[in-house]
Amino acid sequence: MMLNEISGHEVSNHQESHGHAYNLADTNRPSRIVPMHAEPRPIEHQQADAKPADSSFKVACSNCNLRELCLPVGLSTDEMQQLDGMVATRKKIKQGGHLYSSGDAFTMLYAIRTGFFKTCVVSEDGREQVTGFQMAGEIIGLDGIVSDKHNCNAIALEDAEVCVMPFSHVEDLSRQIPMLQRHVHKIMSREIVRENGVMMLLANMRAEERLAAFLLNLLQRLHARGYSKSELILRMTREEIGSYLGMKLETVSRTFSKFSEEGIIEVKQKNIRILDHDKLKAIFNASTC
Amino acid sequence: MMLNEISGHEVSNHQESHGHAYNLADTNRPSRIVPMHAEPRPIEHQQADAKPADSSFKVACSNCNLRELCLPVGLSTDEMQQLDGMVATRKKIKQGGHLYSSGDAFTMLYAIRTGFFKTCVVSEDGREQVTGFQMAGEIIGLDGIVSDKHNCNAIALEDAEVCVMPFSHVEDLSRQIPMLQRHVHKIMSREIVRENGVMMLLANMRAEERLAAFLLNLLQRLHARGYSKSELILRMTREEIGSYLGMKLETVSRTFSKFSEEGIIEVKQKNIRILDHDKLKAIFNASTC
DNA sequence: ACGGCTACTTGATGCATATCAAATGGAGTG
DNA sequence: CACTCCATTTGATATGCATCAAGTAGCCGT
Repeated sequence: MMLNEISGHEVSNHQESHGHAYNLADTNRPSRIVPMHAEPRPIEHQQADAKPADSSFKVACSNCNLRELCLPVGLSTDEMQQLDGMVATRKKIKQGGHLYSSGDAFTMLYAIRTGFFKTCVVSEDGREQVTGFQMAGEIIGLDGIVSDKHNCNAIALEDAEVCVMPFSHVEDLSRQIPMLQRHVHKIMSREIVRENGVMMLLANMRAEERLAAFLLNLLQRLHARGYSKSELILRMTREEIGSYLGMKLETVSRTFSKFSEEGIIEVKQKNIRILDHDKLKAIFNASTC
Repeated sequence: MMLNEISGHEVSNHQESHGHAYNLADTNRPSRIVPMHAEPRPIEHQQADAKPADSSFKVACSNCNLRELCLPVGLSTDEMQQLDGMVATRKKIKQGGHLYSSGDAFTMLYAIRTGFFKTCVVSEDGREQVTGFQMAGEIIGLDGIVSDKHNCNAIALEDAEVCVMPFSHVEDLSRQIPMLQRHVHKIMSREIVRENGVMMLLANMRAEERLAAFLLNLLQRLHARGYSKSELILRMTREEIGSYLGMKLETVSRTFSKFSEEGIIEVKQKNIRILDHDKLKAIFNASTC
């Protein structure tokens, strides 16, 4: 079975997700892997250098090193030029800051340049349900389109920077550039499919399977961004993981400990090292065999 | 809190969903209630007469009595005319038949004219996760856009008829008619928001709350289509309900029995009569207070 | 370096729901 | 009409995770 390409495929070999079920893919998986970092880099630098290494800090998609993660490929230079009008500005968000909140008027989509976000819906009594974690190259804000108001909170889990894209620009350009139109549709469809996978996870899997699925998904997405397949830093708390996976923080902690005892992973606070990738996959696959 | 408009609002009074959390709304809630049946009709006729009562069986959106459920409002007659080109044909599906299956090439979206569908993802071993139930006026097939292959099965739970819309037509017309473009975006965003609500339900609610939420959601959607607020026919089995809600069929059955004993509903097989709508809401709201 | 805070870990216990099992009852069919 | 099949109901038992409760450890700012 599939956790997007997690089980057995390299994400870089596939244009789009395929197969069925359990698609926990990132909100906006790249159409093609970004080659910016050929070699996995030390985990400590996980989000260190998303700024263009070359020179210009111009707000322009055409020379953004994340463009292959968040934009359609195969545009003409002319179209690329047009696209630069899509991003109105950039915005920095401090750790813990809200990019937007539930109820806010919706006018913008955001492309994450650096940093890590969570999105969550909150009930009146303040309990929150984390609906996703988003990283560089992914687009957030889609929840607001339906009602012109945001339906959830988007909160930075570390200092972050986003490209601010007025949705009206996106729509205007989409009408002019069919490839962009298709891309926008795919991003939204991908999010629908991802949530289908989360539903499967929440409805059918046990705690160990959920956590394995979660780790494998993060690893895959980080790997697509040039990071190691064998280590990662969790940007979120145990409680946030638990919220996303439908379990209590104590259960998350216990499950980490269990994996650790079994020699599958090594847990040092938020630093996770994968010692036995195959075993992790096996636990995940257990849910379907 | 909100189950879309379920708790305290009439769907007909609101253009789009608002508030936050727990949005179990239908995939494509109408922008405006369809006035085709001013009075609630006997439950027995729930899907009897969706065909145009007047005369023409022409495949045309412009004279479809569901157009206010599935199309944007406020189009000029000229634009309406254009829209008629969106639907290539109609297709009848027998109960139990697949409209599409996981892995099928994606080329079409479908607007449900009559009947009732479920969508589900299936793992290799054949276990299925129901990801949604869809009724007249709702659009299905969006899952296929991201990968040009369908990611789930769409199965008719009763004899059904759909409008077949080549996605390329939809995209072409969207570029010409901004209001249609916006509508398509809203439909996809609505599905994202709905799934957020299901995630909340699966991760945080107990069995009674889930079933109450499910019933209230169905009632609301049926009411928006002219049916009674106090009775409904379940088109799906206990097992399918359980799959959607992340519980076993026995638990679904027991919970129905419990509601019945408490005088909240009356259960006669698949026929459900709501005796105490408020108490049902209270159970649902319990999850957030 | 200190105190205080939050995140995390670990243990003991309880409960909601799953699981296993059996019986009932419509619906459809020959 | 009898028979079969499948959906559903109901009961008894098992179990995975939540809950309650300490205790530990890293982190932050003074």
